[in-house]
Amino acid sequence: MEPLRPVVLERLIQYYRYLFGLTGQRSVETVTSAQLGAALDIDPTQVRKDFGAIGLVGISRVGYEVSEVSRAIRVVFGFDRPYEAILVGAGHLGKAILNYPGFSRYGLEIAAAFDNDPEVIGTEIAGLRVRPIRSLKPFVRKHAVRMAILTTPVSASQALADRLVSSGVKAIWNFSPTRLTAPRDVLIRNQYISVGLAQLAYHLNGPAGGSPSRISTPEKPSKDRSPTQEN
Amino acid sequence: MEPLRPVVLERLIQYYRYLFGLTGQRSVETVTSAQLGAALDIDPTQVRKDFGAIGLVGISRVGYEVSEVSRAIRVVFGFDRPYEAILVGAGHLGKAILNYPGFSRYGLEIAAAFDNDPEVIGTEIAGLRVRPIRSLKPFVRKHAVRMAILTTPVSASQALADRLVSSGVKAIWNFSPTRLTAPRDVLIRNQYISVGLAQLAYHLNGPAGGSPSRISTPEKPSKDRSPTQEN
DNA sequence: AGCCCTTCGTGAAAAATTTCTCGAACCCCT
DNA sequence: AGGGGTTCGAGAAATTTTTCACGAAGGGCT
Repeated sequence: MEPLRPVVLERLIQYYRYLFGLTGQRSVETVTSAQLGAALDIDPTQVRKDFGAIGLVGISRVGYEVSEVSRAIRVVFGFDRPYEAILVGAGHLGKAILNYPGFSRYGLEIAAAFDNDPEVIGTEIAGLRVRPIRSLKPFVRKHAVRMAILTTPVSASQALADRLVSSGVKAIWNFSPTRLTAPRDVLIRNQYISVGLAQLAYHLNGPAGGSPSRISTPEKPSKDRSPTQEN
Repeated sequence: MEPLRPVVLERLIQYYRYLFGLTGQRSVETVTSAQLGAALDIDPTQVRKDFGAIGLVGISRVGYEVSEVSRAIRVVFGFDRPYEAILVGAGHLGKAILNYPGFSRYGLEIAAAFDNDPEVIGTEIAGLRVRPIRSLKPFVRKHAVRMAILTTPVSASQALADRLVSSGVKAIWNFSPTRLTAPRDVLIRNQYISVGLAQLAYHLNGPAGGSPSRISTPEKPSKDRSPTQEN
């Protein structure tokens, strides 16, 4: 099966998130493409095609089995094989991410947090003791960590990214508002939230003012709770 | 001029962010579409079309004037006419957002923060005293606030969104991992960051493993510094 | 057991987006 | 002042993504 296009991945995550709300209420064991489409504002045909693309087959007059859809999506993304990641930069945002409880649904487990501020090193955040940057490489090597979450100031990002790469990390989720560069075999995902802000601003203050509404992060979706979270 | 499509808005923000890095170094007064394209991995033709769409004209053998491009983008989004927003939910993420210093580039000014936790109310975050939810409506009315940033637990999001709407807010930047509903004239921007995580996971753990790399928030982009930020 | 009505699966059509090709503009250099 | 090489601007082509239209499958009801 050829790799799924980003657009498809994005929709799959939307479906996945929507299903969370369903599994809560037992007795709901199936969903129809029409139901998903109406809830997420996606054409039902599109839903069926996406499902078909990951090998899901529905039942004619019934729809798709919730548990099966959920499982299929988990498999596609590899959420069923939990992976460890480390977080670099225990500032405000880093703290917020460490405290976000919803990542397990995406197979992510944050194994350690690093920072270079002596004031912060040694403190405990969300049950994790913050380690000095110095110990980053040994840790990554020892635990064979492949993913890193970067929540550092722009000024330090690239240098730390390089360091992560040389330590063996293969994927970086970058939250600092800078475009990072890395070798081809390392995946960088720049998480620029200002895109969302800009879209709101455009509709609110821009030229013509109001036009279509309801926009979602093409790229950025998730799930959870407790004063302040992510997704 | 008909409204710009979301894809275009997204690229414009990418250009805007890229230009930040340029204005630092004086002597750089122009950019070419080729330069922008190479840096952001966007086809040069696309860059020119986007610029043309917002009325920018380049100079033949030179390119575009950095300051003019920047100004044009600010005008399109309305960043040149600062607007006030309030933040609801002063948890970890809310705190991180309040401390993020880069929003002014996008015209955003956070005027107040609200929470319903007695422990938090009254404390000061990033120079802002946290107010009780009770005072939300009066504040919005009095200051004619049109935008709200929602960083509350999923369980409270919809109720608060409704409250914001009834108070007169016209745009909600939702960080809780739930799809919110609101009247048609209210814009909701769901900021789901898990999309980014999922894309990384897919390339890392998914089916075929490695394929193309370097992905950015469609949705989603921004700029800044200090241990922990956003964009 | 048979009919009806939903819902899937698909191929074709439509729309949107990106990429290609080129002519024209025009700064720089000699 | 003229030649050259670079960069824009635009129309056309290619590609991707979304939407439409329908046949087929298969529960549920009488």
